[in-house]
Amino acid sequence: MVQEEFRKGPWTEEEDFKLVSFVGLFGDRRWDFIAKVSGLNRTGKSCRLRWVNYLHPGLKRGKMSPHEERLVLDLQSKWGNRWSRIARKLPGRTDNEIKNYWRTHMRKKAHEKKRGSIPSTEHHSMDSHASKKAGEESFYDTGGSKSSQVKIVGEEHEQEFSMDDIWKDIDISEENSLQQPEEVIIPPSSWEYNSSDSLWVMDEESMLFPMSDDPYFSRYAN
DNA sequence: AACGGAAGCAACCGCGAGCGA
DNA sequence: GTCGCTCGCGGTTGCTTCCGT
Repeated sequence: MVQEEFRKGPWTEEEDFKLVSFVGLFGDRRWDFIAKVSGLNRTGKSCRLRWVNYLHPGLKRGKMSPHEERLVLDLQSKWGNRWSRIARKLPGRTDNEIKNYWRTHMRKKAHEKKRGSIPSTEHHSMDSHASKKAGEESFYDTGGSKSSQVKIVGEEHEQEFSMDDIWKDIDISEENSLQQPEEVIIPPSSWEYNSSDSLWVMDEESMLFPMSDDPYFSRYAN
């Protein structure tokens, strides 16, 4: 079986354009099929990811509003790391984006905590330097843990803390400052979310011409 | 201006759920 | 009932950009 090599890494404009065209033709479901017929030398998985996280016309780009930030924190404390679920409450934001935001937020948090000097008594330090001392490697360093568990090496034994434990620890301080978050849902704009199907449902027109009103695609327009 | 570290972001990987044959 | 395939999700990685020194 001559397993063909799939392309990896950053997408080119040409690839984006192809993908958008074929999604316009066949819809955003059958990714393996789209990957094949489009001639993109990518996996269906890769195509889907690119579409969902970057090319989808309903995506908002740019910085999160304070309102969105609050919502993320609130929902994360309610649901944990159910990023796709959280993303559904933030139209135009992807799970990946939210996940990234959250990581960044936690990193900042850890930093502030460190500066605010919470000494050793508070469970285990989130401080990257401290955990570096302990485990050689900080799970905060560049994109997180190598595994989802953090080892804190004690004098005679190793203790393992799941990420959940750590998040919980942070959540407590988070919730204190958050007080009681009201149930806020941003109303969908020109497109609607349909929870039972794909992330977003576009009207037929934008399905056929996905790039028509998206600034990103305007450069393809001529 | 150069450098290093932190932050931001796009993309990949592995696993599990769902579904049809 | 099971097997294989596809898709979606969460975690992780690595590159780029930003910012302080």
